[in-house]
Amino acid sequence: MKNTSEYIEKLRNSGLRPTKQRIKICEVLFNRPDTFHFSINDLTKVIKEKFNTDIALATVYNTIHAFKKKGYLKQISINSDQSYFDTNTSDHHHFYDLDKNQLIDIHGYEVGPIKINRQIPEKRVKSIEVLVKLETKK
Amino acid sequence: MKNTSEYIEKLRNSGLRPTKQRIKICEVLFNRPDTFHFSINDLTKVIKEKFNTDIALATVYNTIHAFKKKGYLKQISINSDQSYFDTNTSDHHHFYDLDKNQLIDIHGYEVGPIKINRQIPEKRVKSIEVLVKLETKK
DNA sequence: TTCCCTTTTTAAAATCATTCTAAACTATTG
DNA sequence: CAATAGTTTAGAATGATTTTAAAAAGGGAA
Repeated sequence: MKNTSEYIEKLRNSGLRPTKQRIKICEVLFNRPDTFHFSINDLTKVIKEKFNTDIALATVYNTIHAFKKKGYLKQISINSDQSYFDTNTSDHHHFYDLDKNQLIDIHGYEVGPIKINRQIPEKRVKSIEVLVKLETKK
Repeated sequence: MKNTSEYIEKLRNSGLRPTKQRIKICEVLFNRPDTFHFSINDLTKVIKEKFNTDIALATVYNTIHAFKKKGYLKQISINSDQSYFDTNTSDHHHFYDLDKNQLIDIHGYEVGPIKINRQIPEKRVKSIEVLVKLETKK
């Protein structure tokens, strides 16, 4: 169980005012043992359940975008219906369970080196992301 | 320059009636030397320019979904603002140019074998997709 | 503490991609 | 050619996300 003051400091250090709303969102996002894959919708629901208060949707969007810009969240592209975010901001990859519609992190060390035998002039590789789609064995 | 009758046959063979609209969409999508990465928006614009006629947006959506279901198109996930599609339906990967916002195909043979050292019980790998994000060298 | 300025939150409206609907139209088959 | 099943269409509906403008809250200075 993490301490609220930790989030207050984190926010202050990023130049974000530690408002009640942002602290609550931090508690939902970062006070957990494993990583959290979520849509804004998911997050809003969890906030409501956990604190029995509403935070305006616009605030949730603002905060998530601010956190993303600060590097506390990563945005993931699986399908284009909704945006998904990941509290694991390290270099890693994903399994995507097509049946359950669920994401599972694959750590960098679980994947062998990826060799791309092609260069694009003037360009440099910024990141490499692997998405492994899974179906149920029959 | 491909022949219209080729598309008519292709459509018929798939159980899709070869309507004027679908044939036009085929001409835009498949009558080109290289693969085409597009959003519905892009496609609609090209149709308008090429034929000087409008096809109803709903028809474009319907057709693209039908083609996707038949395996003539692949859907790509890069960002979640819009859906993107690819006329290259073979197993392949992508560069994504972050500055130009542009996709480039990476063929399967340009990528070394990808080793995932992790199994998920009851699940089988359906596909592996690599997204290489590029930034400009400075 | 109080004042002031700036940032943030908020509800509601606006926007944008996508899907739905129901009516008009068209390809196909007999 | 007539019947019918599949298609197209405009416009409405939906849903995610962004914008707006006003109210509220944080933080520094006095």
